Amino acid sequence: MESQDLRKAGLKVTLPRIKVLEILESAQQRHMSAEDVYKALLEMGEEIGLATVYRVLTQFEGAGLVSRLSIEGGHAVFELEDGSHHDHLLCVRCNQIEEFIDEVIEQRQRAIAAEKGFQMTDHSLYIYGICRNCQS
Amino acid sequence: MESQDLRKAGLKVTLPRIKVLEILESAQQRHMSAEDVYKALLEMGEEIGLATVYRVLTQFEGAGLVSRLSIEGGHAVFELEDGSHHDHLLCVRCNQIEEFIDEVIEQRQRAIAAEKGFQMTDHSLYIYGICRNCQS
DNA sequence: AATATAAATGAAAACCTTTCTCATTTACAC
DNA sequence: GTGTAAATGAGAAAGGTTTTCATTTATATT
Repeated sequence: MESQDLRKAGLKVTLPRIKVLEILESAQQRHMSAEDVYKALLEMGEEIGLATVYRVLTQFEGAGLVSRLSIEGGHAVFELEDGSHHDHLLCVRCNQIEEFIDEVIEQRQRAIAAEKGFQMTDHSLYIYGICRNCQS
Repeated sequence: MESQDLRKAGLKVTLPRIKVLEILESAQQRHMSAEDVYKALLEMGEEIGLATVYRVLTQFEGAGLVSRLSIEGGHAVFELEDGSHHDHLLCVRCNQIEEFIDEVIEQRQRAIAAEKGFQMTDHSLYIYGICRNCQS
């Protein structure tokens, strides 16, 4: 029942929003660009404009329903927010994305922010590399 | 004697390259976007095209003279390469950038990449927050 | 159930940073 | 000095994202 999530987020329940949420929840890939979502909608037979996809994703981000990753190379990808913070490993060959959490790193980051007098609001850590499959 | 640095890097010694290097070395801000460099050149009375600034910065990056930081929000900033790897703390209010190194984090990153079967090529860590000055 | 109103949408244009094209100029090797 | 490959400038193009504005839609109100 996606409508509930939308309502809870203070967003009107509209077809584009329902469909985008559906895509994100049922997609085989957890990380999708706006373009990916747009194409998935088309395949689903929904004629929703790309501008609307961008708007909806941005609103979802504001509402805490998704997070935006600003990958190197310009375009952003989105993932459903599940409450668990994590960082990312990106394959520079196949663009596959893996997630990881490391409490030691988290802790060190907090310590560094404190040390420098920063009130930390966020952080982003990307490890770039060649994944197992692409090393052959 | 910037010409030496350029020659060593295998780059022809041209006015745009000398001037861009001069800007980077003498700038009050260590982190500059292509646009920043371009404007500084104009103020200096040098009529160097923006496209050239981009080209020169990209070549400098290739030559190891500067590093490119891909800050969230689209545009890149460059810093003179001094051989020391480091990560960055960014103030979300005033955009000031501080640098830090943490060997524990570096180590954990290597360990995580290895664990996931990734051959690490690079990594980027940004801590976002409000700096001491902006907290008042 | 009908209506009013503010919000959401679609399509296309605008934006912004960065890259490319191509004719012209320049640095450097000979 | 001269030739040649490389570098430059100006503007066009690219690519992802946002904005504009007229039209449609969801929801609160009668």
